Amino acid sequence: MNGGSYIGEKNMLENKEDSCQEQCFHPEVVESVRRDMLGSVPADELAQLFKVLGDNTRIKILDALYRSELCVCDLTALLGMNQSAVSHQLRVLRDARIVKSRKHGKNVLYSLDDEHISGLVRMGSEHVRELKR
Amino acid sequence: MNGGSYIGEKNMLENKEDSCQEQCFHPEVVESVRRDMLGSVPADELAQLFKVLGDNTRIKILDALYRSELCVCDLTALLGMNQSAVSHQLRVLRDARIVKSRKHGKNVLYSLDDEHISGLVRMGSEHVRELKR
DNA sequence: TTATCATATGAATGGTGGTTCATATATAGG
DNA sequence: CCTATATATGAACCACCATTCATATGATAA
Repeated sequence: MNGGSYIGEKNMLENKEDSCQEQCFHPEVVESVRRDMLGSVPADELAQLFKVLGDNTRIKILDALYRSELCVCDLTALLGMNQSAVSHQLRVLRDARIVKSRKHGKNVLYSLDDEHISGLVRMGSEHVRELKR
Repeated sequence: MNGGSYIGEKNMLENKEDSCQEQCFHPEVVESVRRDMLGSVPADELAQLFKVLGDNTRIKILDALYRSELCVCDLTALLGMNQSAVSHQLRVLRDARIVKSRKHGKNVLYSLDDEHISGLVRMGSEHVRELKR
């Protein structure tokens, strides 16, 4: 019942020599925590989500799309950067299913795909704002 | 009233030739969005927060600390990785004021510093979980 | 079709960051 | 004091990634 934990593929027992496992401060808590962590979402995927949000350009794009649906051209002008760079980042956001797109003539209009994302951005903003006080 | 926007230091006007600003799909919306974005938190700091959360090891650490206060030794055993790596990541989390530490004999006990963070992790987990359905 | 505009994409590059190794600091016990 | 243990830190290495440049695809208009 201790196999298949999502917290790393390596066998924990290998580290008995290198770590301070024998004299560990409270190993019973470690076991308890280890059991609880099994029910959660795989850390890899969660980290991947935050990784996508952890970029200047992408945050600006999301901040803009939170206000309005916009085409690539608009975003390029808004961010004052290369059109190619914007397209590349939009691809990252689209692959992560954070934004969606639809064609409109020659343009492609982007918008937020999920309302969870704006919630995350809002909650993150609150955190940053409170840290500065 | 258009200077000092946090969305990039470069002057937007430089890109008039390279971008499609003249034939832009809806430039009036761009201006509107640009005004709204000024009131928000600087994108840099928000992206920085998500960047800190966007790492496998750090997410696992936060997932563990959400359950219990733990020393470095416990975390090292729990994650099955190098003690140095864990300490380095704890430093990143501490610098971002996401975790806090207190000494207890030879050990240093870590815990979550802010309840906002667990909210972010929980909301992110929900998002990931819903994407898989 | 041809020309032009909007967007996407592949390759190359420069910078950033996570891990490891070695070592330093700090604390408790003898 | 000295030893052992727990944690922190600096340097080096490697991998990943954001941007740029060049170019390709797609769509509209003449």
